[in-house]
Amino acid sequence: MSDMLKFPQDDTDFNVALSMSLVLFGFDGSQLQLLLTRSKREPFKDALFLPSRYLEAQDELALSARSMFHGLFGYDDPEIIEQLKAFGGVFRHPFGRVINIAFYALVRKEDFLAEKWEHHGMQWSPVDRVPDLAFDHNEIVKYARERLKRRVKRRPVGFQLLPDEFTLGQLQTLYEQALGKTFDKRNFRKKLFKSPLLHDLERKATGGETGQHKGSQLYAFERERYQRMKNEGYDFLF
Amino acid sequence: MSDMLKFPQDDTDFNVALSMSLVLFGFDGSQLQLLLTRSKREPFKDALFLPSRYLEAQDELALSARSMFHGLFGYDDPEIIEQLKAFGGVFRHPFGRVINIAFYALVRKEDFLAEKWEHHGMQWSPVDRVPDLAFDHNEIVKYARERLKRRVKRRPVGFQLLPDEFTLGQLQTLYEQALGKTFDKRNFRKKLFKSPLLHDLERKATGGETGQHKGSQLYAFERERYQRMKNEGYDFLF
DNA sequence: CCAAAAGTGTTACCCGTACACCCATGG
DNA sequence: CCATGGGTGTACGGGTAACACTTTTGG
Repeated sequence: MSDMLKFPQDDTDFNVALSMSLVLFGFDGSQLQLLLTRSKREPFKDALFLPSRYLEAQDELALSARSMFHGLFGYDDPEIIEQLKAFGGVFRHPFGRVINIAFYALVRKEDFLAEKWEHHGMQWSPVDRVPDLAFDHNEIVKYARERLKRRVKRRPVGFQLLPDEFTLGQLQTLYEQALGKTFDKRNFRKKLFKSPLLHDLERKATGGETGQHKGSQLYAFERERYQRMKNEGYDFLF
Repeated sequence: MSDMLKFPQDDTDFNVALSMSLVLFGFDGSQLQLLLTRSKREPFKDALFLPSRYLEAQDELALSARSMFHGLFGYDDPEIIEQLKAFGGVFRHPFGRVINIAFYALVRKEDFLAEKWEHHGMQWSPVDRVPDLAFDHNEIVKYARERLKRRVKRRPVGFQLLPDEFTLGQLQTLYEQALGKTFDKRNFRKKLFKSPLLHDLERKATGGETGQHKGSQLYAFERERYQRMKNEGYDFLF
């Protein structure tokens, strides 16, 4: 019971290191993907793992995540990044305990600053074929995929994962990948047209560019409208 | 970009302290409540806050939460306690950075070891009248209430919050408190009887003991049945 | 005796689901 | 010309939501 009252008494109580990892989901039109990087040092030399950083004691958690995100994508936004939870207890550094706080974000693959990062071993990997990762990062990825499933049901995640113009086929594939099941085309469309968030661009893609045959209708998300509606209490539900 | 690769270089990088807080929800038959304790020292002397502890570097996060829980309730169970997330950046101790990792659990108020703890300033407080708390604990409580809302929809939380025998009125009040809305009595009952988890004890409470007038039917949850069904993929949905 | 909560069924509507065929085009 | 994905409507069933009155008993 006295431990309820225990406070750090001196600086020997400040002996834990913090790290932060980003789980970044992207979508290439047919597959959900995950950004991974390659470790250059022991104890996991050459293993893949999530983009990660050790934090200084003064680093704000969310700000550190945003700044790392900015480095990778060239922009950032407080709404994009969300904390998952703290992971502890698996990897211990020779100098002591490390707590990893994981964040997640949904991004557009094409925003990734590939030229800048690819030669550092950064690469996209399909989420259903994620290899063994260093540390406990497979566990983090698993947790993040569950979170994504829940978010897909309650937020229009297409906003974040798809380019400005997209087809309903791509949108459906995205939902199928994220939730791990397939949907009936007609029902899927009906469902999404119930919410007034899809703007018909009244233009068709020529088939070739999206790998289709018959060119398909292009849509955009009504970003501002969604923001306004959200402020008025609108609740997206897939 | 080099910060992507930064590892702790020596023990001066291990300079963060960890703390852990529990958000414990209970229910007294008519109100959702929260367990709070009173700070005995600066910088928040006499303020209320969540039961909390500083962690040693070697403490496992989940095990520490369980052990504190055990101290308060005399039992514990890995399934009860769930991590919320890490909260950082608000309170900084004179000696350095403190990261607080919050956990939450749903408990039966009557299991609380009141005799042991009440004279330490521990007390239940109705969730809709939580006072200003020390540190960033109001933020943690807010986050925990959102989590509870989601859990109520997907898990039979009555299991954890109600005593072995309870009435449908109590159960409904619990759902109304947790979700912040009211329900039609008949629809509520239909909905809950769809799942086979309520066992009719074929006994009525005498009105007086539960503060009612007309005595009402007593029910129990089918614990084992729920466990079995869950293993077979059953998904509770309110 | 009255205030307070218990208990009980029916109806209307909405939403989710199942289901099959023709069309346009790239190769 | 054919393989591939695009595009379209209907019917059924289940679930949710709205709704009002009688019963019991504590005080």
